[in-house]
Amino acid sequence: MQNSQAMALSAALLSAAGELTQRIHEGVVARGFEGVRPAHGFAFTRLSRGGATATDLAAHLGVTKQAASQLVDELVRKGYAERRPHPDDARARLVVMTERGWACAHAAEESAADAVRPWVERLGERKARALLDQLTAVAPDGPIRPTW
Amino acid sequence: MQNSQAMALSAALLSAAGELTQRIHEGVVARGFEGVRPAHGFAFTRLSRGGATATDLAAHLGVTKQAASQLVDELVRKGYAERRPHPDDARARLVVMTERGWACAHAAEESAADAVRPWVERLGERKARALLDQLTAVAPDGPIRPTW
DNA sequence: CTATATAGTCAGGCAGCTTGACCAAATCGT
DNA sequence: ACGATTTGGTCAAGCTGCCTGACTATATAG
Repeated sequence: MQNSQAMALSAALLSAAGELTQRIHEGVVARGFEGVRPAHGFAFTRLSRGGATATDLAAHLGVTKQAASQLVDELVRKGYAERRPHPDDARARLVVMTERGWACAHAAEESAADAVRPWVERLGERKARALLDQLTAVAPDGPIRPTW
Repeated sequence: MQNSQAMALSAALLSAAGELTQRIHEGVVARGFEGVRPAHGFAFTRLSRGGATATDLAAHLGVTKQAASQLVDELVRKGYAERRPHPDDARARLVVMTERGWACAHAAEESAADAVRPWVERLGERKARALLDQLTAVAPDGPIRPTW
């Protein structure tokens, strides 16, 4: 693969990721969840598996723990999450999603399905799945970097 | 395709885009170009086709013209680009890349190739090309959104 | 030849992140 | 068992990159 193609791949990846994020976000807002940002959605994907600490979130989002803590503040203030004492560690606080948090995460999934649908229609089910498979093969579990 | 898979696709896309951007940037810095950010690289891809106005860049990057103008200031100050009077429009300024700008863009291409190489090795040449084709099919020419 | 649109700049503000310093609880080493 | 180090979290201050709003100068339309 030539240099220019590598560059094209990067650009396509970025453009696709940006557009998808944008559309998902719009869909979430349209479903009545105001005041949320994409970064909150990325936090939900981590919180939805039994909660997480602020430090966990920081690693998952690729930011400092202070930034993650601020983000949790915001989620709590807006009613999407709450802090509980951590069962095993008196220093830590376990952040868990509220009912409203789950509703928002669900809305995000619906919105994501809406955003991806035109892609599936254009590529066909088989190629769309291949795209997903190939992407998950190359980008398994690095931190989500909502900004650069 | 189910909702959760759409979400997985989005997450994989974001993670891949973030990692790739990060690696390309590191490669560019390693080649001796300090003080550049990924957004500058995205600007180069637009400037490299005969130059562009600040407003063109704004549209390409998905930011306001003021932000684009600031970015051009930075590129000029660091020696990567220069402003020239626009041949057809006395209001406008044509931003073109300097010699150093071209060198930096070239370094970015090399770096992109390095960053993509492990993916090609993991997927194989054929699937890697399929990935590129499918991505360019779904995300043709939307604005690059370096931040959200 | 006025009226509107467009390219660019100047000024001010702010959201989201960073670094640095600190406290309290957990873990390690001896 | 106990001091030393690590780890989870907070507070405070500051900065970067972007935004909105207001403005000038040139181009384009009616």
